Amino acid sequence: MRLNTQRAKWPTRNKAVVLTGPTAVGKTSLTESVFSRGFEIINADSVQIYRGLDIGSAKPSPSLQKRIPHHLIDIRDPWEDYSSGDFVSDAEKAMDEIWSRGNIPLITGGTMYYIRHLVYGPPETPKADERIRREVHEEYLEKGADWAYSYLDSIDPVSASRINPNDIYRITRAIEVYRATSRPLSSFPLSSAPRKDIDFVLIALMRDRKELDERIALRVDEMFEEGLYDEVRHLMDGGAEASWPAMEGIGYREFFDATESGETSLQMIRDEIIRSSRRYAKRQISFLSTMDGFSEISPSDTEGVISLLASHQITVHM
RNA sequence: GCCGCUUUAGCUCAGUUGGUAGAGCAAAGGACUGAAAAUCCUUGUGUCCCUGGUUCGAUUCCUGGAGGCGGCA
Repeated sequence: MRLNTQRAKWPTRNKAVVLTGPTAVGKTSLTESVFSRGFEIINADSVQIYRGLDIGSAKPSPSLQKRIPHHLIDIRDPWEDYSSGDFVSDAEKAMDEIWSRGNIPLITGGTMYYIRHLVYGPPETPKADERIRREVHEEYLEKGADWAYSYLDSIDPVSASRINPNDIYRITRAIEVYRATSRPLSSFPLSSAPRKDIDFVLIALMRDRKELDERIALRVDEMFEEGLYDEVRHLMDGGAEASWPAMEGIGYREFFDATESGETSLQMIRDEIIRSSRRYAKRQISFLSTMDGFSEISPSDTEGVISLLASHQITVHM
């Protein structure tokens, strides 16, 4: 609160760098080669949030974490919930702290939904209420998807027209918002441009798809070499279940799927992880393309990154 | 060597009582209002193994051949 007031009094807006891009594009190695003193990293990756998921989530190495302070890594246990709203408030808090030290926040990660809400400003919709969510879900199980969709259509026709009748995930969320607030989800305004209170440098790292696919396969193999199997074993021995939020992560859920279907060949699991990662990368690229204000840069173009930073009066000490 | 089954989309397979074909998975593209590494949408021309025959017309029936699987030797 106090920091926000102080910030508003300063003549220039606080700066923050956002570095994103699809999985395996090379965000971490660019970070390592360009950023050092004066920056603190805020993680924007929905799996690196979790303790105990290190190899499969491609968490930054201990040495990098030692060299540059990191925030929002290892802040939840794998069975705990986390959401884009949590991320935005946590990230805002971390940014205030970083600015108060005279440093610049470097927000980096591939969870586009988190990044969108941070950069565009979060919607005012309420956090999921566990009780209402379960209630709506049970009602859906009992009465079916057709009921859920026509019920949504009766309370919030605008959302119903935007949501596909098969997208039960969004249908139940829209119903849940109505139950919690007595307002249709579509009545909550949605920002369509980056917020103005922060001077963001928006960097989107991009590569040729073929090259990216190759890097993904290589990285998955590296994960196995680094002990992904043991990491998952350890989580499972510790009681991890497929239903835990963290176990949705690519590189983890494939092991649960395999045990469930009786297919236990590591080769098959590896191939599946590669496929999931490639599909994920595609969705990330697609999401990224809907966000304005990002400069697309090749990960090898460190000069380009540096001059983009310079155009915002940010200098890096290499 | 003989007998049976089989050969259709990148993969697994449906199907056409003869009028040139369709699902799942994969792939490609897209959406995204506090679960987002989630959830959802759109997109299917392929010598229907080859050859000859019957037929107005064959991927579908018949002859011969080739590959695969199984059984008997």
